[in-house]
Amino acid sequence: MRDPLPSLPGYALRRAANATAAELSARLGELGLRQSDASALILVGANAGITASAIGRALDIQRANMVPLLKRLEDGGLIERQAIDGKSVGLSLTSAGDSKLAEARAVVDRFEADLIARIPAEHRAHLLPALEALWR
Amino acid sequence: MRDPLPSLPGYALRRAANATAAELSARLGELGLRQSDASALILVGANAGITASAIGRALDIQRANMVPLLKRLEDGGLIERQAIDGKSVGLSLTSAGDSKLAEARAVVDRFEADLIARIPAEHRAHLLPALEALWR
DNA sequence: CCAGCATCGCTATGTCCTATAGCAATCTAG
DNA sequence: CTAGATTGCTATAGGACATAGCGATGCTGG
Repeated sequence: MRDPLPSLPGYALRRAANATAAELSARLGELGLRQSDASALILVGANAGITASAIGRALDIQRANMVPLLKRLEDGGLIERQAIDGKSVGLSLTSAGDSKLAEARAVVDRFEADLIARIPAEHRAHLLPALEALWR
Repeated sequence: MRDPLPSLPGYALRRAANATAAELSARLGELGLRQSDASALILVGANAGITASAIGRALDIQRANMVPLLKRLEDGGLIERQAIDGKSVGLSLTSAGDSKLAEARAVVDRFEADLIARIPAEHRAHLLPALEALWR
């Protein structure tokens, strides 16, 4: 069958992203986390007291969509909220969140290492800069 | 704010795919097509008489999800079905589908060219092989 | 000082893409 | 000829994402 699609970088980008995302989701699923959960967790871990809005801006997640995400993390006992003023709420990890973050980081690091390992050596160094040029 | 995420290839892959997919969707939207519609259209155009199942296998779309996709294309007068035997149905482009495919191809080609143009020259040749290693 | 605007967190809703389970009909291989 | 695979389909669910709007609060410039 003729299939002209795989030779298109944009198409390959979609397929590669889907394939790898599915794999990461599966691995994070064993921790009870989604990708967005894990990235939010990482961000809170690196920036105690950060607000929901700030996370949303960093991860390109609408404020509206942060609500159920943070609710999940809070219901899971991973983060807690302290009012900064009457409007903003600072987020920080609970101790459970801290250890969950460590597990998540291990999974992510392993995943990233596996990704890189799959790429032929001569192309490896070029992937990140090329991708960054596409979204930053 | 500390944000360790952008340095991860897997994360950059997701972000780049999202950003570029949104752009392509917008451009194809002006033709009344979705990404999946366009890729199916391309495949039918390159393989007259192909079956829904075969398209699904090539594009990694479940048979169940091909149904509304093909219904859209058929309702739009872009494809038509002829029974191959009592079970399989061959798909081919109508003349309207043919010209719509030409428009879609133009949009896609333009999009791909824009993508590549955004990548620094020294990284360009490495993107496609690196991506292919991640999903094929 | 305070009025107007921006921001915060949130509800409600809709779309798109994908996934699973199951079904009747048909094809195919041993 | 029967058993298993395949085809196209229904129904349903979930995840990711987007928009519109709301009440409340914070900030800032006249």
